[in-house]
Amino acid sequence: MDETTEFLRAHQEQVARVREELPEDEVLYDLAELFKIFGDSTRVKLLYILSLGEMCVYDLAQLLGVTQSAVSHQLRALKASKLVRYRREGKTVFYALADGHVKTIMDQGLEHVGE
Amino acid sequence: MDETTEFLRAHQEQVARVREELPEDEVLYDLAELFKIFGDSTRVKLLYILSLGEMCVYDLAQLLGVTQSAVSHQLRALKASKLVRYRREGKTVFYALADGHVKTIMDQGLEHVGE
DNA sequence: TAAACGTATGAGCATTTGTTCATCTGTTAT
DNA sequence: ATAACAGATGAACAAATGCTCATACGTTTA
Repeated sequence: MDETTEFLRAHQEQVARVREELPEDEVLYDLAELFKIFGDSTRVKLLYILSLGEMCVYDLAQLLGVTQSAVSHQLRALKASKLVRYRREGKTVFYALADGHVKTIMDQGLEHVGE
Repeated sequence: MDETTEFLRAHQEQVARVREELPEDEVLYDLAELFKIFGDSTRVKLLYILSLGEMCVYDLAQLLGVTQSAVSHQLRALKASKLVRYRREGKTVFYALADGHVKTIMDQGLEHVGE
C-alpha cells in the first residue's frame, strides 16, 4: 500500500468512526430548531426578561419595543418549543419560562460572548 | 387611587424594574448572533462532529452531505464567531472547536430536546 | 347584550439565510 | 514551471424568517 492509498484509508476510517458516533439526524435537527429560537434578538431578549419573572404580553411588547402582535407571534414559537408556560388571569395572560434549561443555555452563551 | 390606576402603576413599576436588570441591547444582540450559529442543522452537525475531534474540510463535506463550498462558507461563519480554530498541514486544513463552551451549550440543548 | 380590552392569528411583504456554481488562492508534486 | 489538489470566496437564487396590518377570539364590565 503506497502513501497516498494509506492516507485515503485513514481518512475513510475516521469518517466512518465519526459517522457511528454521530446522533440521529433527527436529534440534531431538533437541536438546531431549539437554538434557532435563541437566535433572534427579540426572542432572547424576551426569554431573558422572562428569566426575571413572569410577565404579560402587553408589558413584554412595551419592553421589547415591538407590536403586541409581534410578541404574540414569537410567544407562539416559544410555546411550540416548550420553552415557556402561561397562565390566564382574566383578560391577561402571563408568560414564564418553562424550566431551568433556558437560563442555563443563555448563561453559557453570555459567558462565551464575554459577559 | 382606584383599582385600575393601582393596577397600571404596578405594571409600570415592574416594567421599569426589569428594564434596569436587563443587559445592554448590544450584549443580547451578540448573544442572539451566537445562537444563530447553532440554529442551523448543517452547522450544529458540523460543530458536533468537531466536538469529537479535528477534521479536514473535505471529510466534513462528505459527512454532512453537502458541497465543499457550503462547508467552507459555514466554517467561515464559525471562525468569525470564534467557535472554531484551524491549522494548516500542507494542502489540508484541519478544523477543531475553539473551546469548551460549544460542547457545553450543545449538551444543554440536547438535554432539553430530550437526549 | 354590547362595548372594551388583552391576546391570538392569518395574509402579505421585505429581509435574511443557506446553497450551488464558477472562479480564485495557496500548496505540493512532477 | 506547471499540473493537480485542498480550500476560500463572490454572485445569484430559492427558501425561510420576522414584522406589520387587519381581524378574530375570549373575558370582563357597563
